[in-house]
Amino acid sequence: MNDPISDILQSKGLRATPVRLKVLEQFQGSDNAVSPKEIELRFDQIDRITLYRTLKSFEEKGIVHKIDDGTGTPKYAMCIDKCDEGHHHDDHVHFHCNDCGNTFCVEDVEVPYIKTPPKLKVAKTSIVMNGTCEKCQ
Amino acid sequence: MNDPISDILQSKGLRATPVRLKVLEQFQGSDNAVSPKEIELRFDQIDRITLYRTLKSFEEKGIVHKIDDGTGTPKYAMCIDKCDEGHHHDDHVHFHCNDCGNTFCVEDVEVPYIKTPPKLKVAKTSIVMNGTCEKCQ
DNA sequence: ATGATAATTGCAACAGCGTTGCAAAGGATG
DNA sequence: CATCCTTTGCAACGCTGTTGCAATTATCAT
Repeated sequence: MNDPISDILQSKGLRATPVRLKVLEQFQGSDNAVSPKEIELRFDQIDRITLYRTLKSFEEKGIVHKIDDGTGTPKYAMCIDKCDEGHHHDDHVHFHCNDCGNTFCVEDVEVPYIKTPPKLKVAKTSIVMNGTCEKCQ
Repeated sequence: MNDPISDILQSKGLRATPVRLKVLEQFQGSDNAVSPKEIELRFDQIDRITLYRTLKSFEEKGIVHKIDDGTGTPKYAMCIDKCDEGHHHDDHVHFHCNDCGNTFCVEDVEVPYIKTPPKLKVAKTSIVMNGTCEKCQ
């Protein structure tokens, strides 16, 4: 009944506090995955610890998902559709541009079925591509 | 002309020092990818900094490659065949077992061609699978 | 509204990983 | 043997992420 962003939080059982609203808002405003550090710098009066906790609870509640793009710096992006508490549907491909350093989800690429040795029980497959993004060509 | 392990080092232009021999030896002895921490604990009298530098130079010379298995802890494994200075052929699939925590290379799985939006120039594709390994079933 | 309850925040302090500078030790080479 | 360059080990630092704790704030029932 308030704004849509508050509603997202409340529907996940999280209180709509200023920090959370701000962080969530900037997730919606960007289509890149962002690192905790980037968020911290974007608002320069946010508490580092609170931010980490915010991201953690967002992840647990299925609001954002964590992306490991191979740079060593974890990034977060909003979950698109059916992410749920404790269950992420982030089986899409992630792309990391070596030029601009941005990382984003490639929605329109289908994750292929990969035939694996029958001895391995595969629960999840993560695919990260590196290269040059559209803007940097 | 000495032992094969020394030869590997010398052929890459690295001196065969005790630390390097020990580290390289244990890479050959295991088919798992190992973290710096694990190596450090395995020999309990190795200097942390020296180990990091050793791994770095091994990686630069194409002796080992770094694996990011999504756990946040980097791991290293020996390069199999055609790795070269500054050029890693590590386009195989990596598997991380959620039970035993081991990570290893799945040699016999072919990395599929994945059709991507033409706007993206893909240079490298990393695939990490999670699940249960043979031993842990 | 008001007060009780529980969640959230912010600070201090800490732990772990990885890096750099620098001096000492060790091999290679002439 | 003397020199030079590589490698090592120590000290110190920076960054990321965590925990404990007290203060604050939102929620909910009354």
